Amino acid sequence: MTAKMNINVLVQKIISAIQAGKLMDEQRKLPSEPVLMDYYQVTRYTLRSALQQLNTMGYIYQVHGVGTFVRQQQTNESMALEHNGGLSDEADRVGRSLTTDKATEKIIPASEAEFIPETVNFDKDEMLIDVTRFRSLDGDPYVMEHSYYLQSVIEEIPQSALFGSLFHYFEEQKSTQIGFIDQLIMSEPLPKTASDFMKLPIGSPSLVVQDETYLNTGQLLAFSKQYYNFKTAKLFVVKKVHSKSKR
Amino acid sequence: MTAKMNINVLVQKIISAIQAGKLMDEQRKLPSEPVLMDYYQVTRYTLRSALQQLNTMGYIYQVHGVGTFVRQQQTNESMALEHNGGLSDEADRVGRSLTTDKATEKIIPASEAEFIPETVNFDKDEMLIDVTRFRSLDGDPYVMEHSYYLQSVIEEIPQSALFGSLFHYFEEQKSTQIGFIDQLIMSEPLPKTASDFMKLPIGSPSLVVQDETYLNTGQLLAFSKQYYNFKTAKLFVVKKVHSKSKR
DNA sequence: AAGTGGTCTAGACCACAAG
DNA sequence: TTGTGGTCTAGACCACTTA
Repeated sequence: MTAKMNINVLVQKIISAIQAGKLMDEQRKLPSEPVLMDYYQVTRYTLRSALQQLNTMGYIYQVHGVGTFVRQQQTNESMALEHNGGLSDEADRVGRSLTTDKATEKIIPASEAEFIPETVNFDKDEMLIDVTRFRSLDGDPYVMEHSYYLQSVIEEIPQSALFGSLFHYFEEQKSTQIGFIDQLIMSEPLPKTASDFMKLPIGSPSLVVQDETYLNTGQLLAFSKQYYNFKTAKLFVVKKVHSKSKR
Repeated sequence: MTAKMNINVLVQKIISAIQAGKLMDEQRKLPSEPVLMDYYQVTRYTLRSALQQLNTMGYIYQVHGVGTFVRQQQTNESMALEHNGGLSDEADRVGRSLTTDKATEKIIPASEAEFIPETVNFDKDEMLIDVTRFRSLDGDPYVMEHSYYLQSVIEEIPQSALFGSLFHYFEEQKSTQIGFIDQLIMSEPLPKTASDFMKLPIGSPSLVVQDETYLNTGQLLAFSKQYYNFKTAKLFVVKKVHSKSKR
């Protein structure tokens, strides 16, 4: 039996092959597309879909008329913003460990939330699950995460999920598949609760990611604000530039 | 004569149609793919490539088995990190104006640079064009940008480009087509030169984007550090989640 | 001229949601 | 069952780089 081939599997295969050093030559160049198609027994569409994902992830880049190249691995000091999974998955990917030191959970009406999304209007009586988590990376205070989950969408959050990966908890349930997350990145002075946790002076800088998580149905699931330790937190993004054809 | 159709043109056509309100219904739903294929006279590949770009830009989302929907426009308080162009283009897109108030340019050896990329090694004698720009958004101090350009790649930078769009200056020259940009996002206390410009106390928080710009050949063109005004700067990213097929 | 990646066509089957 | 988007195949031609 041959394993079922699809894009996600192919992406993983190529990553493994690259990491094992089996695929690229001394100039970090991969075999040409026809060769890879033959090797993995897929069509060009499937291959290029996989390469596109690897491109987005910052693993490779392609040069028209020349070839496909493996990028130098970016530093593991930073966490990729566009990883595919939760923050703890991304920590794993770069060989680090994210743990939840403390978590609190309570239920409040939307009118009592400290912040709400600017773009989404919902009933002020909507009940929210108010979750705050204090999380460490390799044992060092890393981020305070303050989230509100719509109780109408996710009835309850078990304690076990609070201390593990909330992302996985949602993904495991068929009714709460995450589709996309809007992220607003800014800098603010660190609030007191977070500065206590991080043992930083009040008013220290803080990297803040405010996000809104939507299901694959477009339904808002949650919104949150994450305060990162400015001394250690770095987020990584690769931006691709598509040159215009109309010049 | 019919206009030549391609993905970039199609993307623009769809955006225009959406903004004119001609394409979506009351539920913000677009016509199905077969209908759009017929309407724009393209195949599914071309159509879906365009929809994929719109998805990445945060304009639309697709729901399996249901349809394609237009997203509520995100606030124009923020600048999209993954825009396609320079910062001034992105300002234009959200209806704001980015101007350069002051710019300095000098040539130094790499050994005298205040910072260099962690992942790239180059000769310490490499000559760099050291550019600092103070830029305002709608008249308010917005960002201090400190960049180093490799003189071996871009011989010189005209004063006119310094006060306009450096991005366009590079894109206009065939030998310096930008391919991708690595961006590291963090928070740091504002340095003095920037705090003077922004009229903020020294030590205020600051949103910092450290980036490395590469040509489409993979050659490093420049690296820079941008200090944003924490009171006004917000960066926007949409993260797509691809659910795994291996569950 | 040869080889590379970029775009595009035409068609098929699968997975999911809703009636 | 129908209609939607998601994946995949097979093949073609174009644009770019290098020799």
